[in-house]
Amino acid sequence: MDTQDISRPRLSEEDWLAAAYEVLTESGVEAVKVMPLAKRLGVSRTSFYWHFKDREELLEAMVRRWEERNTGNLVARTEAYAESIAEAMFNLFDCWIDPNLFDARLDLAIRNWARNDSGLQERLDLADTCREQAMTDMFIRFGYPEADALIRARAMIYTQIGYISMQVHESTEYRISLMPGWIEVFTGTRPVQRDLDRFLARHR
Amino acid sequence: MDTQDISRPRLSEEDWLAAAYEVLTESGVEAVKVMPLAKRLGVSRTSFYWHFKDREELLEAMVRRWEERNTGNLVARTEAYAESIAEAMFNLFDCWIDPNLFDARLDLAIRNWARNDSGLQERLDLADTCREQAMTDMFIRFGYPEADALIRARAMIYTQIGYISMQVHESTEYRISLMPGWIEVFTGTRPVQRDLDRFLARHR
DNA sequence: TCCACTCTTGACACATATGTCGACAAAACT
DNA sequence: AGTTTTGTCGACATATGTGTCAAGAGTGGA
Repeated sequence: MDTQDISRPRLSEEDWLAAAYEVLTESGVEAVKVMPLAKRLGVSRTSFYWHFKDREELLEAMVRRWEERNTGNLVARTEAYAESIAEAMFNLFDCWIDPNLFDARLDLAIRNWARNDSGLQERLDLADTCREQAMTDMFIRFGYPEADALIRARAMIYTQIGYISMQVHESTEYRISLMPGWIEVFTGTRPVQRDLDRFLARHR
Repeated sequence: MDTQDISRPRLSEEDWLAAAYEVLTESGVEAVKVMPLAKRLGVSRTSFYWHFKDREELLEAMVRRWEERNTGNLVARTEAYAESIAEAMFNLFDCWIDPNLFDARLDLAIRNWARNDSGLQERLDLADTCREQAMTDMFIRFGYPEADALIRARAMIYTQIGYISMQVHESTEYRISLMPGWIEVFTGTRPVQRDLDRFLARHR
């Protein structure tokens, strides 16, 4: 009758993963510990070991969740059809707006974690190289000289990471209102009304 | 006779601070623990408590070291005399090059730490507001409209944080070679040779 | 020489974390 | 109904961390 029972101590692997994700993005890997997680879930600590071999396995699952998500979507957005560099940028900026396309908090958490985990750092470097290449290519496609394209790609990547790292909390509306300004900085030209309209239409 | 004795277990407060700084910048606050620090210094764990009341006091000293250093120098560089926006930017870029002016690793460590420490986050927000204002004012002094100046200031701040966060390791020469490109992105105009020469002269 | 100051040490008491085991409970298939 | 799968629990062994205390050792000055 009541599948939504108030006290329903039975948990699945996914419940542990979700809790671990929460803690990871909020407080970093160091805080992802079996004991606090169990307390949070209102369940005995040891039952964790039925779902996972050990803490390591849980952490590895977190990394995979990140790999399967962020870089792929970001690269795809750089390759979306566009008639101008401004439109291409607006395409990419979707990642700034839609958390399903790019999980900024997770990205930051992984980045901080990698600082103390050389194996993860290698995987991260791969992802970063991939992103940088995709963005550089985008600028090159619109006629920017290679060296210039690289600087602009890096400016965007660093800005995005910095933005996350500084925990900026702007409303989506305000953020969208700033975007033409960002486009101007990153591309060196002011977007035309038509590109802006197309972007705004997408985000209602 | 030998003050440089090989085994000289006598330590000062400064030795503990230096070790804590190393660990903090390399691995984050979570790693700044009395026991590992003592092991690293080759001394008994408990002797720590002669120098400091507790771990908290050591951590507070780290924060003060940061406060007394980074923001002050950065703001000072934005106020340095300049004849053009490009020259002003080059002045600011000194912070990117001279670790004595701005300790990037410490800044990142503090930033990550603040994510789990609301008291520190408040102090950090103050510092960030201060930096943003100083940079925005710099652009305004050179004739940029206020909204534009703010975006450009943020682009620089985010880029700088992102740069640190991504652990980019470029040689100083290479970094300097990229700077005209950065100036062009951030100011919207290419620096003239004269500004570049003045900057290069300063860095030999 | 003896005394004070600075710094180190080991023992103690505790808290928090990981991981293993065997017993047990509740769904979910036969 | 019976059996398997899924999931939980408490006890145990062990590691790593914090902080206190009383008993020293080493250096330098009176």
